Amino acid sequence: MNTKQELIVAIEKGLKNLGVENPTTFLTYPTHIEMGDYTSNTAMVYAKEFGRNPLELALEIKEFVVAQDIRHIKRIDVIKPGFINFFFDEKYFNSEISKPLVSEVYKGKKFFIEHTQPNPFKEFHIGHLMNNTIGESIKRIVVANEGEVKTATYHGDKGLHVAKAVWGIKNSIDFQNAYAEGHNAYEDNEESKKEIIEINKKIYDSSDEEINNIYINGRTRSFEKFESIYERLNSKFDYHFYESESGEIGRKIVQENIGKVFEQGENGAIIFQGENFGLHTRVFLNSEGLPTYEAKEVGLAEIKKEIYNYDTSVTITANEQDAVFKVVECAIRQVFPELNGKLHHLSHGMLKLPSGKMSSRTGNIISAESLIEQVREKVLEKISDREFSESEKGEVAEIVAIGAIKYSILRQAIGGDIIFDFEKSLSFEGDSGPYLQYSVVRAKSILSKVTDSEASLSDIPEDWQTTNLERLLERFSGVVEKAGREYAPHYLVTYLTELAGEFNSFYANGKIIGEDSDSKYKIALTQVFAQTMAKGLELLGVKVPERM
RNA sequence: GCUCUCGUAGUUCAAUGGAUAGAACAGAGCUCUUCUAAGGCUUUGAUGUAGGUUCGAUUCCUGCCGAGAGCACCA
Repeated sequence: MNTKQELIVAIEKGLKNLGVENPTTFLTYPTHIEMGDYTSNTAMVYAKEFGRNPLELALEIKEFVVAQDIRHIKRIDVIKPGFINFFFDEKYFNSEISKPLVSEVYKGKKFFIEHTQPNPFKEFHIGHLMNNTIGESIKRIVVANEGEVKTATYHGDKGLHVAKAVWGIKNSIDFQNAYAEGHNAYEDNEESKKEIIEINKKIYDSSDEEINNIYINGRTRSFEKFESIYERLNSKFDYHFYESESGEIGRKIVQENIGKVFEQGENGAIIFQGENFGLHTRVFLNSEGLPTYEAKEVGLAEIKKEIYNYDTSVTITANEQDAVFKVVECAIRQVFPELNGKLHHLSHGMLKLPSGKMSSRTGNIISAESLIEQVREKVLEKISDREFSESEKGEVAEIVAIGAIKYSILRQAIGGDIIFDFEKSLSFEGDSGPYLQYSVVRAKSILSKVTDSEASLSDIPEDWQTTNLERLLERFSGVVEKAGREYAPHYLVTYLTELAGEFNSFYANGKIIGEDSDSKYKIALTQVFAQTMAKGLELLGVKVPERM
């Protein structure tokens, strides 16, 4: 047990002495770092139950804790309404920050995390980039919390959208625009619509050689492209699932459950009546008997549970699918009661352009690659006067550009929309990916100049006063734990930004390498900072260049 | 029309029901003959509105105003 845990036990024991039957308390960080290292509001929580003055109660708890004589506690303050603030000594921080990341929130738990889900024949656009960035980071954070994770991405390799694109290619429209043109033709022209529906059937039953060829070639081309993007984004998947598989399985399951879970709807469609569960009705098999997106999800649920005995399946999508997912998950729970409580849908906001909504149907979309290129150009411009080789410039630009983009996605809570403005959203200053990367680069630059590599945290000077840098470093494990528990990478981003700021102040405040008696310890702190920041960035899926 | 989400500085975002609502950008002013100035230091500026619950509300509940998404054979 460390000091923090001993302290919680002591407070609860104190409350018990005062007559609370099952006391629970917890320590949080005060609003301002000067107020203390940890704070407890427990006196205010229990004051009412006792009919007591919270301030008096806080003082009594303080007395009790003081009597326990817990090591490393330096001072305890009782403040205004009834806060109890604890200050820990230098040795506490010295020992805590040297410990590796410890969080066992998900120890022994198996996770399936599904994200990105780009569709072949359609652009891998900035919405997929956003989804991938969030999914990859959540995966890394869950792993850091000792969860066992398998990742998957799921592709709509068959369906009307594919038929639209194949129709376009068949009519000599280039690959990039085939989907948009096919979609417009479907909407505007009855003749084309019939052709597309016909193509859709032929793709399903592989009965037409020309269409098969267009389909196979386009599919391969798309997937090769996706792989190269995952490589750039430093994202890997354990499984790739396809709607062509899930669709068949889903169709069978839905048919087997007609009358039990699903019912006949209009025109021979098979539906799930969500109204019985406070939701709305959705079609699972259309009047042609083909599985819709909904039935495919049912099939996917079957595939996933057979392939990996998970405790939690997290599916990450944009929030425009919230209502659909509620219905689909409800239907899945009826079919597979054993999945009850295991399905978790996590949705993020939409990436929007200042000019308006992005739409792949009108062709008004920005591909992930073109965004990366544009940012990369800006970085190259910025480092043009650096004395780096051309290849190093290229590497730095790639790492910094992707770091900047990922940061701008992960910096805010995942539910909200992101208005994407090239000029404003992707700054390299202040709250930004490069700000974090730069702090590590500077720290590493210092460490590379240290000739005496013997510096260690045990070199702490007798008269050392705990710095805010140490206080923040001590919080790292707790932040990773919180980010994991809530699937919320932005807690980590906020923390790392604060940490980088603290290091930058530390850096500007006086020489780190020098003859002073505290130089060795400052070097050791720089080392711990560099490791912690690098680890934190790794959990965001952000790389750090050697120089920048 | 129904359902869901969201309204915080000029702008983009933070804040397990707690203390003086934090940053960044933009604006004003400093700071490189010290380890990378993509940095540091000052400074101006915000909870849509009306109620309710609470010792305490940006946070929970209700009305209103405003924005967005979804609502049967797309995914």
